[in-house]
Amino acid sequence: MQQQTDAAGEPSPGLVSTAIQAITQHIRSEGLTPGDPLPSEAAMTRRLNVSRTVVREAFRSLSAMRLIDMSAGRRATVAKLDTGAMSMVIEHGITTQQISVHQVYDVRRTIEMRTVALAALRRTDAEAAAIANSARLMREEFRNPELVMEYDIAFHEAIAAASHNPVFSLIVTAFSGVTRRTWVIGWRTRSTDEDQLKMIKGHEDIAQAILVGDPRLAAEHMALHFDKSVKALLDAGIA
Amino acid sequence: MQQQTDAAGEPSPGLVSTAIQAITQHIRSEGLTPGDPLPSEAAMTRRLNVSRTVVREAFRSLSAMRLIDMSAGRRATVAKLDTGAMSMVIEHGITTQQISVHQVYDVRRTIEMRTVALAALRRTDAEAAAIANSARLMREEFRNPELVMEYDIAFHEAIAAASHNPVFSLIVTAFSGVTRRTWVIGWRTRSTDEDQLKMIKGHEDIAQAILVGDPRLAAEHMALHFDKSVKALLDAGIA
DNA sequence: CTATATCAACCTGTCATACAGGTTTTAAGG
DNA sequence: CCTTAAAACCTGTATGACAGGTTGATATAG
Repeated sequence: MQQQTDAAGEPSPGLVSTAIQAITQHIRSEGLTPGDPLPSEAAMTRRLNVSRTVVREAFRSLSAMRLIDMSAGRRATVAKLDTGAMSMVIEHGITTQQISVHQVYDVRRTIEMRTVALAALRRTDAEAAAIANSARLMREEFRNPELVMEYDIAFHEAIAAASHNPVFSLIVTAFSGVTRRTWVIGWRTRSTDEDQLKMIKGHEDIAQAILVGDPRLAAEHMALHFDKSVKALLDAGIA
Repeated sequence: MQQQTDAAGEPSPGLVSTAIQAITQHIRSEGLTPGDPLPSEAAMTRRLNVSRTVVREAFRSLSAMRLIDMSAGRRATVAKLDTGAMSMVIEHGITTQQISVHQVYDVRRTIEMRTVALAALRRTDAEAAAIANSARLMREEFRNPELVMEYDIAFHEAIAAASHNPVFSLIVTAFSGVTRRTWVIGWRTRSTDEDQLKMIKGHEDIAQAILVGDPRLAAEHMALHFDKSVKALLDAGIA
């Protein structure tokens, strides 16, 4: 029955927003790191003096953004960096026609020209192997578009990981959903086996440049790859 | 009392996740665009055959990610592209020590070297004026760090806007929160008026390059600007 | 005394209901 | 036709209830 005292005479952006802030603030002030447990809903209910409904909606919202992990019976914990929210935003932008596939590809090109150069400079041997392996699998399975696509996506994510900057990984991974929806279209424009294998060759060139540690060459191949991909999409009539 | 029939024998990721999917699916299949209204909670409750609690938590989650807009009395509507979720993810990464300020700056540098080049090529006159104006205000208010910072942020966001690719705007804006938390540190390392004005001059150079439409020069100035900013942060001991 | 099994306490997931206070629609009255 | 008041609908929040998962304490068997 008691309403939030609302000490400050603010216009009050709603109790849930306040609760969300309180939780993130708690993470900050307690210096929590991934895996650390958060207060239970009941505890937070008492602390904020609001109903469990409000607290739950706050927790659930943070969970939807993948900032915290929730599961039945256990208390919520601080989550590891995850692309969940970001990819939903991108997807939303695409489906509501606020951004175009072409625009996403421009951003990807910009970012991946950097990740590939960083990967060439900083990759571990294991990372170089993982990248090369994805390219190899693309060739092996090139009769199966579904699989080629997944290995293609894994290829780019592996490069981002080898850049050793998780922010790049985050963004690249967030775009993977869009790729999954348009990839096949580009693949279909490469009608002959030769065309398709040429495209796979492009990936191998990139992997090789990373392996030998040549950032300039790697970036060049990546640029070429994107230019061809964009052209393929344009040919297919994707704006 | 009735539980979800759960037709498929899946491990069921929870009713709320299902509801979230149903709502985004609705947006997609109905081809909704920003401002279009969504079904009411009651309608969705009936359609999904779950309690209002579940539906509400789903709506609230999407609202937290700023994919939809909610306000009392009115039905929820599809939201315009907003950086809300993305910046929360970045902030979360920073506060939980999963990403460093330095890594964010590397991404910013990568992206803004592109946005500034695009801006030089595609800016309208109004956009060029807005960019130049932010730089001018920085100089005018250079005694007031708080304001300089805000104009600095506005400067970079204006450039991103002038790139005419909303995805760039989205990302750049998402980083603004981090900037707000570290900007002052960099400013303090520029102890003399001369140093501070030199930094502002850097912004004016960028604005000028955009005005005359020279993408290469603009990118060069932007690179210089970031190199100095990163150096300033390093000098201040920020990893 | 140790190992194991059981139970109690706590926690999240979902449902039902109630009511306050916005917003839109409808209908009545001028 | 216009104005206004009421009705219908909507979201925001609170409360209580119960199912089922998790964990740690406790009691029991070995």
